[in-house]
Amino acid sequence: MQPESSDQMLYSFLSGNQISGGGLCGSSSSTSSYYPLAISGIGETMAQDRALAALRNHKEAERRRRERINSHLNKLRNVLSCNSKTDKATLLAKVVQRVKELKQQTLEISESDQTLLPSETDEISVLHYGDYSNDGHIIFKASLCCDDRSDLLPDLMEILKSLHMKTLRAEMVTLGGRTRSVLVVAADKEMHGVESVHFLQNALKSLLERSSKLLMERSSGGERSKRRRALDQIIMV
Amino acid sequence: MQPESSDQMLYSFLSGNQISGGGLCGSSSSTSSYYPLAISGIGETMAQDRALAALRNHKEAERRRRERINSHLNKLRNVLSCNSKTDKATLLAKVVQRVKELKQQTLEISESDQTLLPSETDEISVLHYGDYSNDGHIIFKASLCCDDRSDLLPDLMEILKSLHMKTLRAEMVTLGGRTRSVLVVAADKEMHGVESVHFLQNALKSLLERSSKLLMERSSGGERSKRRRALDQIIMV
DNA sequence: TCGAACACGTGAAAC
DNA sequence: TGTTTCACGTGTTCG
Repeated sequence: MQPESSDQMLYSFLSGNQISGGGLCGSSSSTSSYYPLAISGIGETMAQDRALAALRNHKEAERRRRERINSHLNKLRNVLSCNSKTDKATLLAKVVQRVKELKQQTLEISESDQTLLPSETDEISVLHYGDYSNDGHIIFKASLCCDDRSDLLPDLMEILKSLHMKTLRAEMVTLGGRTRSVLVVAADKEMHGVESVHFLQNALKSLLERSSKLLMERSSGGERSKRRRALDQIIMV
Repeated sequence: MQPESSDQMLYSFLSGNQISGGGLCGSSSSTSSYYPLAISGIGETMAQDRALAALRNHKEAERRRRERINSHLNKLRNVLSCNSKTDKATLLAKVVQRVKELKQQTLEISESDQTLLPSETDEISVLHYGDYSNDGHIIFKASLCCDDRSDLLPDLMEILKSLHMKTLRAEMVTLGGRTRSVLVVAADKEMHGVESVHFLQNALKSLLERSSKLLMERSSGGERSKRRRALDQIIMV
């Protein structure tokens, strides 16, 4: 039932007889723990019993510790959908990689969410995003943040058409009477170089100026359009 | 320089002398590996040397393995910004929890992204989202997916105004000539009950039908507006 | 036979 | 004090 008890008795005797250094199986390099060495006597059994019990407690505690660690390792194998026979080291390496990936991912997403929400100040940015050299296109990412108005998106489209740019992707978020649009546009290389970034920037600036003009007209006593009034309903959450 | 070599010689002798069971310090429960037991002779040193070399290789390999594992554990301590004295077990438990959290988080985000992207089929959904009982408002989340047209958002605002609903938050994504709008709107409780969900649904339906009508008019030879043509530039990435 | 990976029991140190 | 955690060297198994 307890195959290790006899071995431990045996080991205990060995340890008492000072065989194999400090009592450790192999290496040791220990200095202390020279046992009292009561070779035979009545007190010996008591001391041996105490030591034996301590040793067994220690052994079982260590076993429980190993079980705890391995249990968590198995959980990690599950969440990473790893084979149950993947190395501990390999598994941990994958875990490190996965955690880093997930952290980076959520960081990027939260950042992109932040940039997508409208801010309180007017903003224009046009970035050179990349080239599709094979089909002769330059990609820009344009971002525009300003007061909301109903004709903003159509005006934006007109601008892009006049510049012979194609809209690959468009997102618009409206919040609290403000709006932010992010557009990914492709410009024809035969028509534009990278410097056409400035064309787009100037066009967006004129768009902002037009918005300001409209707002001033409206605020100077002119009747506000139904659309504008509808947009006024947008309030902060 | 090699403090363990003497111990290993010692152990080797012990093992050769069959002390402590199968050669393991404690437990064993082994069956095989009863060594040839050439107590003394010329062949003994060769066998001992071989065994010694094997044992040393084994020991060093095991040390390298431990170093690999602990190295990865330390990396995990860094990415989790844990104290360097956190338990292996506790650390691994935290890692499991963190990975699960991050997976859930990215899942939720990607799901919300999915619902935000336009689909190929027209869709309307209005959900009762919650109540702000203290200020007498019911919150709805309305989602609309259809072909893109420039007057969609203003029309939407008109509908909400006619229903005396306030837009708390509006998002619109346009992609490939399709658009999806998600609106969070607040309805006055004194004016509407929860059943006003149907008002909103019907209004959105009429919006969709109006879009279809416009499209049919356009496709039946009528001149397409500049805006519509501008929107045609939106292509899939 | 050899190497890689694991569980085990131990000594030592921290608290 | 005893309890807990770690590193170590070992025996064992698998490819």
